[in-house]
Amino acid sequence: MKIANVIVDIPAMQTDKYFDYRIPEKWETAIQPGMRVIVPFGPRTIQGFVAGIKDRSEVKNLREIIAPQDLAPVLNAELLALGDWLAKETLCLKISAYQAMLPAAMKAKYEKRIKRQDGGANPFLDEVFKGHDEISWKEAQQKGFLPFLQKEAKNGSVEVVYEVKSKANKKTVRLIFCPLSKDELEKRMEEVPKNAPKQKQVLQFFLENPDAKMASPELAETAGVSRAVIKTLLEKGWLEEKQEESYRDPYAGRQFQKSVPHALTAEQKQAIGPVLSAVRENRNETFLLFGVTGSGKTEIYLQSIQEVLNQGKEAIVLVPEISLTPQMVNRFKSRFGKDVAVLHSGLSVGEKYDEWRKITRKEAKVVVGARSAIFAPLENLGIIIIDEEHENSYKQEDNPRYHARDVALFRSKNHHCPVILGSATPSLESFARAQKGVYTLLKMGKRMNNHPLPEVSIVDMREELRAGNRSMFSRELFEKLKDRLEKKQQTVLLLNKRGYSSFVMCRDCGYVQQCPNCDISLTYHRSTNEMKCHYCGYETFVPATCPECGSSHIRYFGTGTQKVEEELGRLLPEAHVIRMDVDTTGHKGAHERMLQSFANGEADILLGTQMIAKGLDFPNITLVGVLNADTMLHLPDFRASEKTFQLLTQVSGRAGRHQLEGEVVVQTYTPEHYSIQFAGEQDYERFYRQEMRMRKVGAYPPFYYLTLITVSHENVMKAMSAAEKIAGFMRNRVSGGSVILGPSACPVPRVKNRYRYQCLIKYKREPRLNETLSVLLEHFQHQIASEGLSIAVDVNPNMMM
DNA sequence: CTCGTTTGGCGT
DNA sequence: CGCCAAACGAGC
Repeated sequence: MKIANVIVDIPAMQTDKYFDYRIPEKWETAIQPGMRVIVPFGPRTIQGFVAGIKDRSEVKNLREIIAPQDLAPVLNAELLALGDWLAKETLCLKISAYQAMLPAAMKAKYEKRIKRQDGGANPFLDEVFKGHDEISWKEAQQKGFLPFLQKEAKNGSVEVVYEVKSKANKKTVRLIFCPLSKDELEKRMEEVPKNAPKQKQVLQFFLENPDAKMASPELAETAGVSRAVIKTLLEKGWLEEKQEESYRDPYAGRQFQKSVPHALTAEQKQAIGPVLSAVRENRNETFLLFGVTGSGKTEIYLQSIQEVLNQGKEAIVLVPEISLTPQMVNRFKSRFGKDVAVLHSGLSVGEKYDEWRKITRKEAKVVVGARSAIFAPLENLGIIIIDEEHENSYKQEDNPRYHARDVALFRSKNHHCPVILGSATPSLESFARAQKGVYTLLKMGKRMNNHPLPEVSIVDMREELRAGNRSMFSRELFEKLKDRLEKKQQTVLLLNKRGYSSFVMCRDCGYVQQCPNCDISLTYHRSTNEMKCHYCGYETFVPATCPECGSSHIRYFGTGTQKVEEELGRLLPEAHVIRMDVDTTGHKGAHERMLQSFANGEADILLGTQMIAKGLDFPNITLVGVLNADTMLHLPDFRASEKTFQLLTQVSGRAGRHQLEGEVVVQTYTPEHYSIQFAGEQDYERFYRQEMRMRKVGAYPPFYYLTLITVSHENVMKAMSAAEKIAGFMRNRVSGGSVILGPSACPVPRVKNRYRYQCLIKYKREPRLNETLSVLLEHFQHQIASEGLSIAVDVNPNMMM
């Protein structure tokens, strides 16, 4: 008898363990580890993952697996092990880890229905069921039948049935084909009535193309007949149709011009050499490709992948979500064509599922995608590439709180393959590792066009104010803007919105509208004319008068892109401006269309937030303006300087990438800050040394590791006392070299009406930390379950909010 | 004593 | 997570 170890689809600590189920004999060969199965669980029927199969079990009275949900495992052995590792490393539940590795379409949907079992004997049930023999639980509840039906369930005249559905639905198409042989077809040609020449036309088509198989509208068009003709032939049985699975191809109907490998510059050749040899020798080596903006990192990626494909292996390329632009995708699609699968958040659930299936069927060899693409089920990985390695978005901010870079390193060990981490502004952690020789540093300091990096001018906005310029454009930036307009060259304007947003303030009493559930100001949204909370989604109208003092001098403050656009319209009415932010890129494809029209030269100025800082590569951009460089410097985050430096360097890199040289103007209120100074000089290594000194003094990464524990509860006192107990618990269990800060209130002390306290652990070496944290969670399990306490553990947090 | 509502422990 | 049964308290 075979027994399956099953991880059930219930995200709770108590159920985060293997449950044993008997495998029915008929499924004995069919059910394999990594498959989803449907199992009975208490009174319910739920989904589970088979994690392993064994011959005996300690548990008596085992129940049986109801049915497998897959024909083949959806998680292979490597991914199952990866899931277990993830659960251990990030302290998440196994079920959450497994689900994170699969497309959302595979998550189960549950339905509960009530089934009539009395055979029509009970007249009272007629009213409920109205001729059907089942109704949904929801309907019964809405109509108030539940109390009555629950009574009936006791005597067995009705039964509750649970159903597990897979969200995934494969899209199918009906294809028409001709089942007849050539001879038969010719015979039928004679039988066609004289007044039906169109039918003859179709048969003629199949005579010429006996193996043709196509959708009916398509066939109608090629044969030059109407759909009705085909229908008649189907009825006669001369043609048949069959269902065939099809993929939703998000890039269908688009032409990708075939690109060929470019000749590499001397610098590129030097950088790619070690990568190619690691690929050929199946060496698990991590490269940090440190190349200035415009130095041609992408071509290195493409040619490394080509080598991997030549070896008969596969590749994963991770790209930050916001730079997963059509431009980027095009470069891969045009080099590798149909071998590329693309995974990003713009795809529908079904589209993602289809791309995933393409990978499992080995129809795609190169996977390009955002963070979660690191879980692509490739079985013969030859390289993993992480572009813009320093990007925040590689860390998932909710469970499982994994970093794609860590997953990449883990998988590369399984596959004995190299990893390339590419960036013009590497994270301090990675650069430090390269310095220590853990990673191999590959440096490209020159741009491909041999131009110097653009000249950066830093403008002190306090000076501007003193000189009487109260506009948001400094005199220098304004002059340059006018100059580019005359020369018909393009400008990118960045409005740094991080840590800064539009809010409503009363000019008489200073009242700022706050969210009633969270300790945070509401943000003004012009498009809907509403005030919105970014933490809980609370929405309200903009007050006409101040709720505090009744004054009508209440208006919104803060610089939004809309406001910049208005001012541009006033100062430079002849300029065509494209504005890109969350408000204007709402619908699918809007982002793409806007970039395309900018590329076509339909606008002079591209104005936007962070989303325009990366990946843009247009020849005609010769000016980049940063309107407010320092807003994020004041965020309560030890990485604030690093983030500022990275943003400024990245956006500067948008200028002068091709023939024309570029210029950058950075406006700031703190021009003396080192991250702005070094960004101005485009000197990463000096910034690195300075920032490393700061981190050392502050005992922050990469000198120390961090783990953040966040405690929340509806009640302030409960939250605080639990946080104190947790801090005490941890203090008793960490080694002498480690530091525990807090507990202290979180930077946003209340979210969704829950009070939040945090506790930060800093450590150099704490090999048993994860175990201790598991014990902690277990210890507080009771309070978590019954008192509504919540404890979130974030190992290597990115943000401290 | 009988309702309806809350709570705690369980699931192979 | 969602279930069931036990515990509880209000109303008669």
